[in-house]
Amino acid sequence: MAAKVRVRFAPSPTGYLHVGGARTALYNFLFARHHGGEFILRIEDTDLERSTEESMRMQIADLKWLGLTWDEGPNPETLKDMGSFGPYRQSQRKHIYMEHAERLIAQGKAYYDFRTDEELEKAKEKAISEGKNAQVETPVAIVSPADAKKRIAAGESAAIRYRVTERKDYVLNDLVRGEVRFPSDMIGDFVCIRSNGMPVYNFCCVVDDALMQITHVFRAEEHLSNTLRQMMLYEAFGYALPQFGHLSFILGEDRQKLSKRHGATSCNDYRLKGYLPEALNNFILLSGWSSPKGDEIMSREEQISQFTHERFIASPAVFDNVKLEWMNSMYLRALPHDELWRRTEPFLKEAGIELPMASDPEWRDQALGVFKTKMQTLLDAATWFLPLADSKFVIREEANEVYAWPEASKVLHSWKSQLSKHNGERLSEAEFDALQDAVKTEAGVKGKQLFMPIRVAVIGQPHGAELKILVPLLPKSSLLK
RNA sequence: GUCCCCAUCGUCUAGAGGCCUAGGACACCUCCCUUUCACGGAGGAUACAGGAGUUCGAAUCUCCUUGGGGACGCCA
Repeated sequence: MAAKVRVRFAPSPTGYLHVGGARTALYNFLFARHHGGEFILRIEDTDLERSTEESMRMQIADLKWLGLTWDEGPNPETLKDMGSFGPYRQSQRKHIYMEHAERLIAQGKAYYDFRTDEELEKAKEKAISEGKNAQVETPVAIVSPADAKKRIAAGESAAIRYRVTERKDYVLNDLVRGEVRFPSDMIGDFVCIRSNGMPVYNFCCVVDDALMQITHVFRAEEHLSNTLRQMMLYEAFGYALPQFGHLSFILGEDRQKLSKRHGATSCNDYRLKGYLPEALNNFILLSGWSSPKGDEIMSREEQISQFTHERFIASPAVFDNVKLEWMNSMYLRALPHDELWRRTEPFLKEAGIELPMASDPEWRDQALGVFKTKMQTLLDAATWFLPLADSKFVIREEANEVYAWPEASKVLHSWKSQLSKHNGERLSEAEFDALQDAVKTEAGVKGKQLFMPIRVAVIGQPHGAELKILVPLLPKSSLLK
């Protein structure tokens, strides 16, 4: 029987979760759930300069928002480790990496490197000028481990570098790309442990994946060439290689890697713009993977049951905000009204829109019934609910044209007088119909000339939902401005 | 520069040699519904990067070219 599937998502905490990272997390999560395996969250915070505790919290919050849950790693609430393969933060695993590095040194597979950046840079330039690859060569005389320790004790610092000696092709059977062949002379000696004692990505990634018994590694394509170094390390340690799958990139419209220049790129950006996590989830699922059944809108259950690595797409995907908007509107509409209201409310509040009548569930139900097909994002709710907020009423620019119609003043005059005859706080749909008929007769105006001025009087703009639906949603006092 | 990856409508994609006069989705256009805006319904336009091969037959296999991306960090 095959070993239980164990996959991980290993972000470096340097800001909000990027949509590309979110997709990697989603794929790993779905793969684990599909196979009844485990999904592990590991924090790759070995870059002391850029990693922050705050970023880690942000990333965890974003993963939670997306509804991705992990079985091992920092507890989403307490941040304390869950699972028995911890610690799950690389900054807390230094001793493990050091022990591994020393193992390599003892075997002569790695060495202490006292060379300075300047020296290495010089050597690199020389290599290039000689038409050779710009890679770090093994020094002519390697400092013996014993001497190195003395020098370090005396205050010098050294990196630990892996010594590439094998001259052969490494063959990777990538789950996304098929067979990929790396000639070992592609790379020079590479750093495992920095001179400050922190390990580098390629090193801790191997140690952790092996020790955490990771079976499958799905990660972005940028790591494809890194895999050669990692394969060398797996070999050196005698650890079994996991299965790798290198995912294509998500690009911006200009076909460049998605970055800040492209506007929204983090999950948090999309949350703030009023996108539902379900929609963002579903959308990123489909850029880089396709359903074997050709489905587009998929529930989490369907995603899990259909998710296999055969459906990964090797070519990069351009992020299409327009399609995301469509998907978001589909999810918006599918939400039960009380849930939709719960999610809409904060956005209305943020926009300063107060709706006294919203305390009435029936009112909310009616209003959402009208507006939900017009909203693309929760943020849009503000535009639609705005005319219903008494204090925010404004006559829009485009409405002036309607008011300038010769019939408009007749209609409005009649509307006002008919309205004053009506008793009660609100008009029902039937009452409005009757009232509109009366205006029609009194003013002698019909069609567009009739209802557009009324609409402007009611919501401040010539276009919008049907009046007979809109009017019952408003108190009589605000039907005429 | 060296090495690696990628290449089907504007975009996401289906397609694993004949089922392809290339299918779906978003967007776009037209019409229908509608006293506006939307929703909904019915249609439409639009793609195999180029060139050589292999084959009776190629979007699918091979090679080359071109284009895009990545790695070559004591970033991840």
